[in-house]
Amino acid sequence: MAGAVTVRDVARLASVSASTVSRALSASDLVAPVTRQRILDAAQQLGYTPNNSARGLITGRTNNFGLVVPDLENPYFASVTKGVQGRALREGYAVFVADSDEDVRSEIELVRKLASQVDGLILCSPRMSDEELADITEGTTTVLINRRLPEVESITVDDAEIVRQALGHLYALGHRCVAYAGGPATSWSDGQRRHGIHTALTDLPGLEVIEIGSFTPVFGGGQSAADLAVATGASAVLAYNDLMALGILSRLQARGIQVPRDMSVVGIDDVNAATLVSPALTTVRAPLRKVGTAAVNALIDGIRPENPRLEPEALPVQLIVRSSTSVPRSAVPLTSREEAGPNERSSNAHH
Amino acid sequence: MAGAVTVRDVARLASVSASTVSRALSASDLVAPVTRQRILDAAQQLGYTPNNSARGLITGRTNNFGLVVPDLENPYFASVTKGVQGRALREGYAVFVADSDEDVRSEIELVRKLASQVDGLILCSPRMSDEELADITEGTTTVLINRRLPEVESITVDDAEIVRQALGHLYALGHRCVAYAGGPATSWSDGQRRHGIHTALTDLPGLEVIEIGSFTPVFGGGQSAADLAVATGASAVLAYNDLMALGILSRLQARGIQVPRDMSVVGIDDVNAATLVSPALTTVRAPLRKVGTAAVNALIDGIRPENPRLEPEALPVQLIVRSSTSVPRSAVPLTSREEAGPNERSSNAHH
DNA sequence: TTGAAAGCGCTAACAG
DNA sequence: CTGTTAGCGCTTTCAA
Repeated sequence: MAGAVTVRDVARLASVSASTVSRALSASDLVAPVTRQRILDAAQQLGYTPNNSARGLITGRTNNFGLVVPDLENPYFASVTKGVQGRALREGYAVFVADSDEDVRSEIELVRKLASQVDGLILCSPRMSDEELADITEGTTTVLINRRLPEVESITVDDAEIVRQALGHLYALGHRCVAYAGGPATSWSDGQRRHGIHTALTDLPGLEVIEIGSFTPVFGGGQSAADLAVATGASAVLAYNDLMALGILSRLQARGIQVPRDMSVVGIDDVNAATLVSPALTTVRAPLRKVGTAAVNALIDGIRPENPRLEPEALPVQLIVRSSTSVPRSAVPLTSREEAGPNERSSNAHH
Repeated sequence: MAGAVTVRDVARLASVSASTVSRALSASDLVAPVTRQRILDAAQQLGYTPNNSARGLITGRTNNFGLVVPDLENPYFASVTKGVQGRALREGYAVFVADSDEDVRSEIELVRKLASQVDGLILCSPRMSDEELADITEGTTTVLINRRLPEVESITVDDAEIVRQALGHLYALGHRCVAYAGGPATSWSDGQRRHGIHTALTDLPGLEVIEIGSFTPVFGGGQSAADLAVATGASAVLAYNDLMALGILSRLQARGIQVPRDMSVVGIDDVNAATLVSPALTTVRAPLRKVGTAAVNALIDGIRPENPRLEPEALPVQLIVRSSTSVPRSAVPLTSREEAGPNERSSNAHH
C-alpha cells in the first residue's frame, strides 16, 4: 500500500543483501558503520517503510497495544486514554483504543478481536466477571486498571487515601454528618472506598457517614443522589466521582439549595469539568493520565522484564480545595468547640 | 502469541487442506456446507484465531484504521473518536487512536507511524499545512475532518447553518448586537463561520455582529473573550465552541454579570459539558459522533468503492435552546411600545 | 562483517 | 468443490 519499496529494493541500491539491510535497521551494531550508513541513506532515499505485517509475522511481536475503556466520552477514561497513548507512543507502540459502551458483551468481543494483534492489553474497569476476565486474558499480557485480580498485573489509585482526605477536609471544616453517594455496587473502586470510609472513621471522632446508596457514576446518577443526600440532613456530601458530584451540584442548585452555604459537595478524580462549573468543585485528584502511563509501563515490564520500571502499588492522590466546600451552616465557632459528644455517633451500617 | 494454532492444525483436524480452511473462513460460499461446518467446528475446538500479520502480509489489507486527533481530553474529539470507534468496529475494523497533543510535529510523526499499518486514516483538524498534509497523505486512503483540501475526502459540518441558527435565535429573542468570539485564526471552521456570519446578516436586518478576536478554543480562551464581549456593549455573545462558551459563562459569573439576564451566551457543538453547568448552555448541536461515523463510511467507500454509502456534503446541525439565552434586558416588548431608541446599542457595559 | 537459504501463517492462482 | 503450489516481506539461523 503505502510504500511498495521493500528491503530488497534498499539492498539493491546499497549493494548489499536483504539480510544486511534488515540488520542495519534493527540490530544496528552487527553491521559495519560505513555499510550501515549507506543502507540508511538508501532507505531514506527510497522512502522505505518496513512492512509491519511481515515483521510481525516473523518476530511474533506487533509493537501495538490495545486499550479497552467503557466510555470515551467520560472524561475520566479520556484522560486515562490520553496517558496510555502518550506513553505508548514514546515507547514506540501504537495503540488500539476500543470503547465498549459500558457493555460486557462487546467488551469481551473487543478483547478477543484485539488480543490477536497486540503485544499487550490494558483493560479499564471492565464489567465482565472475574472468570470471564481470567479466561479472556489467558495468553495475552494484560494490565487491569482499577481492578485487582490474582495473577494479573493492575494499576489502581489509593482509594483509602482518597476517602481519608475528602472526609478529613470536611471534618476539619466542621462537618460531622456526611452523606456518601456511592458508585455501582459491582465497582471494585466503590468497594474500596466504602471500606476506606470505615477505616477513616476511626481517626475522625464524632463523624457520621451515611451511605445513601449506589448510583450510576455519571451526571444523572448524581442528580438522583442529591435529594437523598438532602433528606439525610447531612451538611456535606461526598460523591463516588466528579461526574456524580456535578450532578449533585446541579440538582441542589435547581432546588435552591446553595452550595457550599447549605451543603458542601466533594467529588473524586478531578476531571477537567470540575473547574468548568461554579462553584468549582472541591475534589480529590486521582492522577488519571499517570494511571495510563503506569499501565503502559507495567505492560512493557511484562513483555521485556529486563529493566523493570517500578511503580507504586497504588498511585497517590491529592485533595484539591475549590469552592464547593465550606464550613457548615451550623458550625460551631472554632473557639468554643465541643458540642456534639466526642466519639458519640459512629457510622451507620449500610442498609 | 495468543494461539499457536494455525490453519494447518485446523486443516488436519478437519481432514482438509489449508486452503480449504482459508476459504471456509473468508469466502464461505466457495466451500461445501458440510465441509465448511466441519472446519468451523475444528477451528472452534482448537480455539483457532487467524494471524493478522500473515493475513495482512498477503492481502495487503490490515482491517485497521487510524485516527489522529489533537486532544482526547477535549470532549469534542472524544465524541468524534467514539463515533469513529463504534462504526469502525461494526464494520470489522479496529482503530488506532493517536493524540497529537495539538502539536504539528507529533502529528506528522503519528501519521507516518500509522500509515504503514492501516487501510485508512482519519485526520481530525490537523494543524499541519496544506502541503505537509497533501504530502503525508499521499498513498494512504485518508479522510479529513473539519477541513477541506482538494483531492482528499473530508467530512464537515454545516458551519454556515450553525451560525445562521445561532444568530437567528438571538435575533428572534430581540438581540440586535451580538459579539462573536472566534476560534484560532488558522482554523478552517472558524473561517467558514465568519463567512457564515456575513451571509446570515443579510437575512437579519438591523443585526450587528462584532467580531472580538481569535481565541484558543478552550475554556481559558472563553474566559479572556468574556471581558471583550462585555466591553462591546453587545447583549449576547456567540462563541466559536462550547468550551469557550463555558469559559465565557464562568468569567461573566465571576464578574457578577448574570446570564442570561445581562448577557446571553450561545455555544457551538453541544458537548456533554454544556448541560453540566448552570445556566445550561444554549448551543448549536453538531452531530459529533456522526462526524466520526461518516468519516469511517467515507473511508470504507474509498477502500471498497462497490457500494458507497452516501453522506451529505456537510452534516446537518440543530439549535438546542437551554437557559443561557433570553430576551435582552433592553428588549422591546413584542406587543409594541418603544422603550429604547430604534437601532440602539443598549448595553450594560461595566466600564 | 556479510550472504544464502529457509520459513513465519496465510491466501491466491491454477489445476484437478 | 478441493488440493497443490507458490510467495507476500521480513528476520534469522548458518556458513563463509
